[in-house]
Amino acid sequence: MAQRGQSDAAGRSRRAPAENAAEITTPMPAIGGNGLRDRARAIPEAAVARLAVYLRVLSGMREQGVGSVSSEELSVAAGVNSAKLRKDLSYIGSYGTRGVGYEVEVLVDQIERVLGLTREQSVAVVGIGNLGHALANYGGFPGRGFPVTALFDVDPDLMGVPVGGIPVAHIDDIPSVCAAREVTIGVIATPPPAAQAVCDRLVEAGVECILNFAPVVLQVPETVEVRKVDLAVELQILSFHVARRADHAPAEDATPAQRVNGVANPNGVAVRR
Amino acid sequence: MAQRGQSDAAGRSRRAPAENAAEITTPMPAIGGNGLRDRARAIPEAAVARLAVYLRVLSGMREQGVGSVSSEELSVAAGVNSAKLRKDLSYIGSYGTRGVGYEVEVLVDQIERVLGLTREQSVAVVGIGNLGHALANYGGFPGRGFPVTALFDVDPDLMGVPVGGIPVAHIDDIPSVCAAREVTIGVIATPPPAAQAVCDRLVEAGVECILNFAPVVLQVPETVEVRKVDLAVELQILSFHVARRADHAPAEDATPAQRVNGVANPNGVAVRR
DNA sequence: GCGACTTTGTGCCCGCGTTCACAAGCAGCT
DNA sequence: AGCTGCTTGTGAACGCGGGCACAAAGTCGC
Ligand SMILES: NC(=O)c1ccc[n+]([C@@H]2O[C@H](COP(=O)([O-])OP(=O)(O)OC[C@H]3O[C@@H](n4cnc5c(N)ncnc54)[C@H](O)[C@@H]3O)[C@@H](O)[C@H]2O)c1
Ligand SMILES: NC(=O)c1ccc[n+]([C@@H]2O[C@H](COP(=O)([O-])OP(=O)(O)OC[C@H]3O[C@@H](n4cnc5c(N)ncnc54)[C@H](O)[C@@H]3O)[C@@H](O)[C@H]2O)c1
Repeated sequence: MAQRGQSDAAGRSRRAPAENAAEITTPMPAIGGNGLRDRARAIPEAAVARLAVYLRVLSGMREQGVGSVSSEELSVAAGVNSAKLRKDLSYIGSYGTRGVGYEVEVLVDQIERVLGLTREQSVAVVGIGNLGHALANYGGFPGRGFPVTALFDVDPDLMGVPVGGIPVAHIDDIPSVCAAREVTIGVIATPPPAAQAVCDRLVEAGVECILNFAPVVLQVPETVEVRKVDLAVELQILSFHVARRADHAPAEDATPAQRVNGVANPNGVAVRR
Repeated sequence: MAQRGQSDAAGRSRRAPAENAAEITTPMPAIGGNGLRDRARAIPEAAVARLAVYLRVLSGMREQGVGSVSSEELSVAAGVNSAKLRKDLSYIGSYGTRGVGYEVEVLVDQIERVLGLTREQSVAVVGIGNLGHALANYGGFPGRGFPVTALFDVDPDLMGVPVGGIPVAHIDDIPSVCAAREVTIGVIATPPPAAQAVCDRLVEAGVECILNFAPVVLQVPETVEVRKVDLAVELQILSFHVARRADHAPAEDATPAQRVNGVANPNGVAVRR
């Protein structure tokens, strides 16, 4: 989301337009000389997403024994502009050494701190179907600080069946299980019609962050953070580009594929024609 | 709902440096009096993502026999601001009737046209593991104009095995199979180390749109459009919000969960605290 | 110890996307 | 026909994020 911030539904008690800002505003009441520890917090959401990417790249570097990196190197590896990278890093503090670069170890620690990864975020997956199975079996989450600790479904045949090492529980147990395992993030992978009800249950259970794979617009209290992953929308966006290309450059020159590889695609994002 | 996805992607996520413009610029060489048919094309990518959402909502309405909607109704259902919705729709033309609203049927047709859904987009999935299986078995894509017509992997045990009705082929067959089945979109669901190589093969095979699930930054020619879905990043963004909440409002008042349900969350997007 | 070089951190500008607010336009009623 | 009321479509303002370019700051060599 990139996706970026959004607006409020019309008709509603229109909340302050200020809220709309993608800015994660937290001016911090200018507490006296509390020192640098909790400096100004106002990290754009887009920057947070990139920080996660930097973290992944940095983790890889650390594993390969790389001790330090310059903003230039890191930006290339992460597929972004180096100035943007430096600005992103500046949001979390000044941990670089001018003339030298950044210490990988330090950067990893700091980004993890800002992203709240120092504390493990326990994840619950609801809807253990095709997608739920894939998520539960995926080994990449625990290693990144997101242990999947609870699975829920309504299918009687799934009850108690271990998936990825964790037995599936009934959604009626969401409150108790989520509380017991301190679930902080709920993932919804149920059919669309069940999504809102499941969401409500998770919210009632105290889960304040939800990742939704069902193609529906969820209604949640203001205190809850929702992100959605809509694969059909992703495909449609790609389709849009195919369409544009097609009717915009109808007569392409002969060679159907003259590659220009080597050209960096900034951040894995679409590059225009 | 919105939320970038990735937005934008945030986000979407997720731009190119120079080509960073989210604008899908296409000034249209001002072709003579070609009429309204292909009017000015300059639909912001963010708007395209939302159009896909409107389309889903509208399709649902059509199935329920709804004949027409006002921008207000539709915007609530889609979780966006009504003014934004109208502007988004205005990018594709003027199909509303002032004082009345929009005809559902017309809107569906027009959005499908703009998104290039009048032509089916054949999809190929590479890497038939946990995620690949889920994607191949998912029944929601064909119905939306995205038939999955080819599956590839390197695992000998998978060769020829049908998944979701389609036999898995070897990645060496990517060129021939993609050409034969007119694949326009390639989905990468391989382990990260294999992603770039697979991507290169798809590109060589003429696939110009790629949806990447592997957490790596892909290098592609300018002609190729890449979108990435990084679930770990999504979780980390959610984690960031947990962290902010935690150390920003350390002393919450007693009640651990006083819900405020009923309050619409505009677009399923994060609502600040 | 001093100068030259390198890289960070950021002030500033620019441009896109979001939002407001209203004129334009259409339907239906009188 | 004319008037009323409603909803669309959009001009204009605003604000955020992106990128440039440079001053600050630290390192390294001599
Ligand atoms: N599989 C994919 O590749 C894919 C792609 C895009 C979107 N999605 C979306 O993800 C969601 C899951 O997809 P899937 O393919 O895994 O579906 P699925 O049908 O394979 O699995 C759904 C699971 O949810 C369970 N379920 C049903 N009602 C429930 C409820 N009220 N509470 C808890 N669990 C319930 C079912 O028992 C089943 O196990 C759907 O909303 C789908 O639209 C999936
Ligand atoms: N499963 C998830 O929920 C999940 C979540 C986040 C990210 N991902 C990412 O998605 C990708 C796939 O995940 P997964 O869980 O399905 O992995 P997986 O290991 O289950 O499946 C990977 C598949 O790719 C195949 N493969 C390996 N090398 C290949 C190559 N060179 N060409 C073609 N196929 C090849 C393997 O044979 C295997 O079938 C990974 O990059 C993973 O990081 C998965």
